[in-house]
Amino acid sequence: MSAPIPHTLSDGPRRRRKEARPHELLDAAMSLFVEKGFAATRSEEVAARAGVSKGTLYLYFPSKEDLFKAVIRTHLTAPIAEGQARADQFEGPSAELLRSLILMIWHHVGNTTAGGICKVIMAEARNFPEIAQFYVSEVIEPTHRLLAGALKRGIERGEFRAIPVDHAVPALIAPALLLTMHKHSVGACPVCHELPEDDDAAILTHIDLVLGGLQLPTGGRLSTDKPGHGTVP
Amino acid sequence: MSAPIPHTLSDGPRRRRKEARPHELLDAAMSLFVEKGFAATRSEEVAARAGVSKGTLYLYFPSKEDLFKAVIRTHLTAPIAEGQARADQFEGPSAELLRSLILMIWHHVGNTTAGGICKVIMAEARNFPEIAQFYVSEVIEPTHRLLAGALKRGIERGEFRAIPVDHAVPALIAPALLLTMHKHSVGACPVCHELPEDDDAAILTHIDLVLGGLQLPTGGRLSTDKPGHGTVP
Amino acid sequence: MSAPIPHTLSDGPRRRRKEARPHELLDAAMSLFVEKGFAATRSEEVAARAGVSKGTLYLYFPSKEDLFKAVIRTHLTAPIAEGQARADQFEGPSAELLRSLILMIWHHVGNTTAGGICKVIMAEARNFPEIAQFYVSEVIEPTHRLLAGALKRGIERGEFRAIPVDHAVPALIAPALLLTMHKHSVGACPVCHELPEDDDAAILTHIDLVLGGLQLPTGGRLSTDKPGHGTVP
Amino acid sequence: MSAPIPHTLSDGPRRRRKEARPHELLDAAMSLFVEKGFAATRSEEVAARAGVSKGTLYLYFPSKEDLFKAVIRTHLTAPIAEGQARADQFEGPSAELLRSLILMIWHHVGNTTAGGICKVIMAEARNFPEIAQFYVSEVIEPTHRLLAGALKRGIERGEFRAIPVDHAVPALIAPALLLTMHKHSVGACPVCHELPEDDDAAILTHIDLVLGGLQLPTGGRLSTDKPGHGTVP
DNA sequence: TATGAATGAGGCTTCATTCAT
DNA sequence: AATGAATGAAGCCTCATTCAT
Repeated sequence: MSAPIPHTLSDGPRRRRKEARPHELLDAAMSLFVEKGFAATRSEEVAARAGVSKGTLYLYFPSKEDLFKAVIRTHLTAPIAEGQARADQFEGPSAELLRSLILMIWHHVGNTTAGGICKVIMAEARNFPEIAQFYVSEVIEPTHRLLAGALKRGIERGEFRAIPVDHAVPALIAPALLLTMHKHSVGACPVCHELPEDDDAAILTHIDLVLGGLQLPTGGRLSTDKPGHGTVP
Repeated sequence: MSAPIPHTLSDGPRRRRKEARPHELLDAAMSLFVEKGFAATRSEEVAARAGVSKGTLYLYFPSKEDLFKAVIRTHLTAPIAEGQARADQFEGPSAELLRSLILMIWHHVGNTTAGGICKVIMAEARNFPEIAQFYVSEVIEPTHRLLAGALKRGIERGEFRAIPVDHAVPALIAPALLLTMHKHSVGACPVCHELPEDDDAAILTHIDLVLGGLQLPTGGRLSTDKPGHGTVP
Repeated sequence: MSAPIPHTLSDGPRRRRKEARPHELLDAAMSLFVEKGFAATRSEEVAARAGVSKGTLYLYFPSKEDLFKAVIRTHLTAPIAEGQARADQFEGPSAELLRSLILMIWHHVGNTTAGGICKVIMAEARNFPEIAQFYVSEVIEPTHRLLAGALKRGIERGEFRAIPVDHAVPALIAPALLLTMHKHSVGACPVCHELPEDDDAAILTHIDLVLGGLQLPTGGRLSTDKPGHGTVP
Repeated sequence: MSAPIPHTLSDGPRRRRKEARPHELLDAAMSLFVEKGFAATRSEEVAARAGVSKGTLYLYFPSKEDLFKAVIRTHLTAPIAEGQARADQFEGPSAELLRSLILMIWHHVGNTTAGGICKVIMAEARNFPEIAQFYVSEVIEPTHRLLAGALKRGIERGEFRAIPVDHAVPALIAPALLLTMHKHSVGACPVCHELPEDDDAAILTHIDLVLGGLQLPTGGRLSTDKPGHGTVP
């Protein structure tokens, strides 16, 4: 392993190290922000957890706020953009599209450390308007567009009832959001001994519920026949 | 009259002021904590909003943490205790009891500034273990006892299905909790232009939903006022 | 003595109370200053220990410094003045006079709570020049005059050797001073388990020592470098 | 050699500075504590006298109390330990050992700024129990062991009378202690114009006095027949 | 590029003193 | 004369950020 520094003038591992720096810092920052909140996380801690010194952190990010923005971009904006790309070229039924989008959000964000960022935003949005602004335009609005697009698609294609799209979108993600935040606050607090829940099952149930609610009223069904778990992919 | 009233009872405005102070401070503290979070609220701000000086705050509360605990006790513990009292002497059907309890919590806490305290706790529990501990024993546990009691009552009287009580309680308050927190974070953020929702309607819907889920499976109904969901298996 | 306050409009106990106030405050102040030092003693504590309110303290003493000065005057200046008076009309041998003066100082000051004031002065003289100034002129100088006078008397009457008076005086009180301060600092510290000493015996020993050193060199020697203190009486 | 010396050894002036800092701070702290007392010294003053900013102080010492402990360790514990080492390998007569120990304490502590620490401790022991505890175990007890050891040695070798060691030790240092404290309080107070004493001579006299008191009562006298010292309890 | 020593504004808390009652 | 609520200046300590090496 770790071949001795390659010859010529490539500095192999060192270079790999160098290129990995920002990522290591972003990971350290994210986990700390989620654990302790944005304001309560000391920048030195971030550096320490990334294995570098305080000064190095400022070599890559001009300020703590910028670091946070970078965390948001890396861990939230990217997955959403990918979801958008996938949606743009999706060809199956809209219900299938929506289900896969929500599941993707849940698995790539909600059920991840990155999901804790939502908690942080919720807690400190009012104290850091610039970050909030950034979050709204980088996360909330794209997500809204993504889901609203899928909804519209279904309505236009006659697959969904003609519900008011903007009202429906929040309902689509609310359950995952609540679950996510809960996992990173009271759920992570050692003194709170609450019963562990089966998060994935709960999410699937919710998905089936809302998807059912979107069905055309033909046949008088609203939800799935069994409640869900059964036929969930 | 004759005997000069000892300078104890009614010193005029001065005394009236003195008695009002703690309340004014608690109100100022609550609104600021909800707006900015606990750590981010400076004690001097609390004093200023209450119309007194920094030092006066410490005349009534020995520390910022104690101030927060007092806020919790005043605005959360009290309503819950009252709910418990009401529950203890309630005589009607358990579904009615549960509905009234949840509505009381919603109207006296969730839909109030006090509800924002939940957000604060969620955001900072991990940074202030003592407060978290206090919150758990003063708010979470009593609330759990209150709702679990109503559930058990229903089950023992044959009104509800024999569900696992401890698992069901969280589901009973989750919707109100989410809505509450949302109102005090992103929902209160000026830069976030989300569509306003009809909170009360949403809560009522949720209540009916969970109450329906508690019904005995006789007849296959799920007790919705409207019909509709009726045929959900 | 002290004819009972004339009748007529005297209101008995209440008046006695009023007149006792300053004394109660001075006692409370002295004990607290000795226990905790001047700067570290809160004026409210003094009032509380005297059984009155903070405001009342300022009715009698315009500031904490003035309170301290009053303590000094009451508990140190007075005994010294009385000693001076006694010295002025003393008629026996000077050694007897000196012994009685030192013993008086020891019993009325050194071995008393008031003795702790020396510790306080020593500790805080540099921080409160005005108090130090006051102490020097009210305590140190009168004491010096008192003892120097007795020394001079002995020398003039041919009872003592013609030693440099100003140098000898400090030696006369040093032992008592050290013992006094010790009792109120490390000796009063719960964590310091030193063996209890017999203070009075030590003082008597010291007195005899120095008095011996003052004797005329008839026969015996006088505390020269080498030999001895031999014939100290 | 080849490998570029890691930036650890000698970073030029910067590093030299870094290594000197703690010492500069300890010196500044000691002189200020002695001048004004522990509580009355502001940490910012210490930093300023050391030529650094407030924050820098806390880079080296976690709190003012810890700073004080470090001062004690540096300036008092060390000399005493050295004295102990010297005593352990001393081979001459015990009187000589004792004299040299006391002189060492006097010259390295008593007659030094460090001696003022005793005054500070005496003044504030009751307000800072943790520091007092530390001082007792780091200074008082080692000193006691040091001198008691020398005394025992003399007794066991038949050089000294069999006096109660633990009682005699305080007497050995008392004179130096008093002188030391005096120099740093009233003696340092500009308003107190007391005659300057020849401290060194006084100490030598005291040493001879107590050493004399320890001699076996054979033939010549050093101490008094009557009062005290002879039969020091 | 990387380091970590240095800074200084800022937040919590204390307490001597004032003053309306 | 007595009270005690109110004030605000200070002091300890933290931490984001800078910069010489």
